[in-house]
Order: sequence, then structure tokens, then C-alpha cells
Amino acid sequence: MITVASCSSSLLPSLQSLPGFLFKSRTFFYFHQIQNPQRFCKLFTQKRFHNALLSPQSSVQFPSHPNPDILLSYLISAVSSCSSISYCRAIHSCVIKSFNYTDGFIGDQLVSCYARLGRADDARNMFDEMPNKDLVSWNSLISGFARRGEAVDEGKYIHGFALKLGVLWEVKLVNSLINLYGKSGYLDAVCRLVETMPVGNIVSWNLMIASHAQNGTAADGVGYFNLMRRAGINPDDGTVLSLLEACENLGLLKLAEGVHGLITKCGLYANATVATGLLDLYAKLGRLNYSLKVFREVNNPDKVAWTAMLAGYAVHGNGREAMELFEGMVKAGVEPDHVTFTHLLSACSHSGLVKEGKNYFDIMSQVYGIEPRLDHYSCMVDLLGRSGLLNDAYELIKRMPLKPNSAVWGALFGACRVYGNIELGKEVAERLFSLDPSDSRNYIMLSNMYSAAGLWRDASKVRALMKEKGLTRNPGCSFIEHGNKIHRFSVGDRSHPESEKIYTKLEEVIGKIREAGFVSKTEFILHDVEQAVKEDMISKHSEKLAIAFGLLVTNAGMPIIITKNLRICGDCHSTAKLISLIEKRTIIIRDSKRFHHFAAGICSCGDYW
DNA sequence: TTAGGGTTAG
Repeated sequence: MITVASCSSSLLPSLQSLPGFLFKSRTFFYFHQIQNPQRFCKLFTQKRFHNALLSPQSSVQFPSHPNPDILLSYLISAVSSCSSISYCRAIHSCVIKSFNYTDGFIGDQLVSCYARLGRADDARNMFDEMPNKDLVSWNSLISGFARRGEAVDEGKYIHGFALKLGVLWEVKLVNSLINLYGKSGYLDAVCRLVETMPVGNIVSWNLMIASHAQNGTAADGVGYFNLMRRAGINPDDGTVLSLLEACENLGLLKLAEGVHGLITKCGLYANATVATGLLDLYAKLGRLNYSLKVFREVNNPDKVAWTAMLAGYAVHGNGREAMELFEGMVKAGVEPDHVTFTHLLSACSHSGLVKEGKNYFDIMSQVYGIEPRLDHYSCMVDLLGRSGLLNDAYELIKRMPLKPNSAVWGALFGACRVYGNIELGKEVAERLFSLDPSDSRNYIMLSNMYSAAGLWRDASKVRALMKEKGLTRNPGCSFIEHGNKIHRFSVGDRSHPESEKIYTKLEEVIGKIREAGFVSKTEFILHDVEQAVKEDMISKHSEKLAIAFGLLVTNAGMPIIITKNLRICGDCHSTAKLISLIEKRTIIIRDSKRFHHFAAGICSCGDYW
């Protein structure tokens, strides 16, 4: 039994002699009597206690206990499960003050807690305080740095140290280092380490696949998988998760289907992490129907699985479905969290559901006790801005208690561009320039805004500023899968072997839509050049070339799925709509922000691109 | 009477 009592501070001395745990919130002191440690541990994972412990005024005191190690151990495991950095710090200082535990397993646990909470520096400080470090301490520290993903120097330091200590060939340590180097973009070091490694295990293989997937050589990662199979090693959940990551980076649906088959064959489908990873991948590859199929096959989907499906609906612009899914989630008794709400709000915004989005934003804090974060604010600004409520969006930014970041201002900037509000756009652009002076996208967008309004002089000033800062435009390119290969196109690209046919097809299709009365939206060209030249440039945009290629190589009735590295341009957007109508094709384009489904002359984004 | 390290999905 745990008894929880709130009392005034005058009762404190008498309570402190009891075995229990004491903490104070802003107004009350609470005392927990520990008779059943397991329940005690569970208690700390409950949210109502987090709030008290999380408040800045809270402090933690330990009354006497027959075995303080046990008490601390419970506390620390509670810390790691409640993911609270302030609580972790409170325990840390208490450990130092009251018990002076700076080594042994208590120290290891704290290093691990900090590492798992992503606090590499705190983990490092704790680690440095410990006089006796064992392998577990080392591994905990490395995993903390790996999570941060920019720790090559620390990796080298630890690597050298481990060599000196003669513990490098502990497989878990090597794996930690592979992970650290891989996450830090240091693939060379990964390969060198593995070449000299006496013996690895399945985790080492999985990490090799993941390291390649994360560093732009996903095809080599798949190669490692084939080597692994030839070596007679059976894949596990970690293997397929690494492969799913490789699929995402290669963008190959065929490969994803192969991994899906592998998952089924190896009986890994029951693993919630694997199934969720698969459904997320299908959504990212434009196959929302496959995602839904996987989702329906998951037994008792958890919060993450529901949210992954919701995120799929959101990015494809299926707002109503997302809302229904959310209702289903609540009905199933699964508690949504801040990530769920981010995607739900984003779904509302991508579908223009203003009233609904506002309502979800309200109930998020009022019903679910989730305080809005920056992501939620940028969704709300996008939602309001998209429907033309630019002032409301701006007011929300002024009112928000957090310091707006570039995502929040960027959402408003996007709305300024769509609604041609140059005055506000200029102001917002200044904010973005000061927040992120080297992000060329903001300069391009402002310049485009001026160009669209015919303000050529202002547009060229922005371009000059870009040049002065040495910023270049990230070249746009589009990708399309065909015959187990990704075909890449850039503007005016003639490098494809089928180039002649592609241009002929493109001319034919554009001819058809011009006959239907369509005029190129040449305001999307940055430069102030002759109309004819503009039309020529814009007609060779990478997404148009990819569409023409898709029309050539796929059968009638098949959807054409294209990925673009930047936002789709307005002219390509209109062209894709008309092609979908004239050629009777579904065209799906994933740009850097969302999916556009073009069918029968309309786009799922409702023309707010 | 209990706890720590390597891959791990939204």
C-alpha cells in the first residue's frame, strides 16, 4: 500500500523518520510511504506526479531507509521511464549530496538516464565524476553521444581510450562505436573499425546496414544485408528496421515490398516497431493504401502505430480520415501525445479544416493536458494562414508564450506568398533572415514573391543579396522509380538515355493542354527574361520531365509516383492537374512538404501548394 | 527486493 498525504511543513520532522519518499510542490509537501517498491516505481511513471516533480521549485529529499541502494535504484529506473530531465538532475544532485554515490551501478544508471534523455553533456559530466568506470559506463556514454549524432571527436577520444584499456574488442563497445560513427556521418571510420573487428554479431551487421542507410549509401547497406544472408545469419527485428531505413532513402517501392515479404517470412510482423516502421515507409513512398492495410493487420495498435497512420493521412492531405482515425484512437482507449496532435493539426491544416483544427488545438491542453510546443504553433499558423487569416496567424505568433522559430515564421511566410501579401511577407522575411541567414530558400521565396508581383527591381535586389552572401540555389530534381531503378531528372536534363522520347512526349502533352487553353504561369521563373524564353525554361522543369517519362514507361491507368527534393512549382502544379485530366492518370508527387494527388484535373492539396 | 550498456518505429 502506498499512502499519499498532503500536509503542512510543520509535520515534516515527524514524517522524515519514516521509510518513504518526500517531495514538495509549489504549495504542498507530499509523502510517499514505500511498502511495496514495485508499486512505488509505477507511481512515478504516473503523470500527476511528474508535474509536482517537474516544477522548478521542487526538491527531493531522502529520509532514512534500511537499504538506500534499493531506494535509489527505484528512483533512477523511475527517472528513465518518465523521461524528465529536471527530475534526473534533481536525483543526481541528491545522490551527490546525500549519498556521495559517484561510481558503481548507481552512477552507470545516471549516465544511462542522461544518455537516453539525449543529454550528452550531462552524461559526460556524470561520467567524469565517477572514479571507477566500467564497460557499462563507457557504453552508456557512447550511446549518449551517438544520439546527438555529431560526435566524431568524442568518438575518436573514446576509441583511443578503449584501445589503451584493451577493452575495444568487447562486441557491445565496438557496436556502440559503429553506431556513434555512423550517426555522426563518419562512414570511413565505421568501415575501418569493422575491417579490423575480430568477430561481430547480428547487431554489428544491423548497424552496418543502418550506417550506410543514414549516410547516402543505402544501396551498399542492402549489399551488406545480402552478405549477411550468405554468411548464414538470420535477420531479426533490428535488421529489417535498418532495411526499412535503407528503403526510405533509396525511395524504392519494389525493395520495400521485398522487405515486407521478408518481415512476413521471418514472423516479424507481430513486432509493433517493425509493423509501424513498414506502414510509415509505405506512406512515405506514396502508398497510403498499403499503409492502411498494414495498420489494420496490427493487433491492438499502440500510440505510435496510431500516430504513424495519422501522420500518413496528414502528409497525404486526407484530413477527414485523420479526424476519424483520431476518434477511433480515443475510442480504443489509446492516449494521444504531443506527436499525435502535431500530425492531427497538420492534417487539419493540409485539408483546410480551420474550425476543427482550432478545436483540436484547444482540447489538446484542456482535455489532454498537453502544452502546445513549437510544432503545434507552426501547424496552427499554417492552418490560419492557408485559409487567408493572415492577421489571425500573426496575432497567434505575437501571443505565443514560446519564442517562435523559423518553422513558425516560415508557415506565415508561405501564407504571405500564396495570398500575395508583400508588406507582411517582407517583415516576416527579415525575421527569417536573422534567424537563419544561410537558408537560401527564404531569399528565393521572397524574390519569387516580388517577381510574381512584377517587382523586378526588388527581386533582383534579393538575388544580389544572396550572391553577396555566397548562397546558391539548391537545384531542383525529381525522381521516379521504374524497372528497379530510380530515374533522376533536373531542369532541362538531357542525360537520360530515353531523353529524345521524353521530350517528344512532353511536347505532345503540353501541346494538348495548350490547345485546351492553358497558359504557363511564368511568374514562377525567377529571372526577368522574355516571355518566350520563360515558357521554354519552365516547360523543362524536372517534375515535367519525370511525368513525361512516367507516361512513357507505365501502362494506361497506372498511377505515376514522383518525388521532388524541393517544393513543386506552381506551373508544374497546374500542368500536373491538366495532365491528370487529359491523360486520365493519377499523378502523385511528393514534394519537400507533402504529397499532391492529382486526378481528374484537381489536386488533393486544394491548390494551396 | 531491485536496477545498468549495443540496433529500435510516429
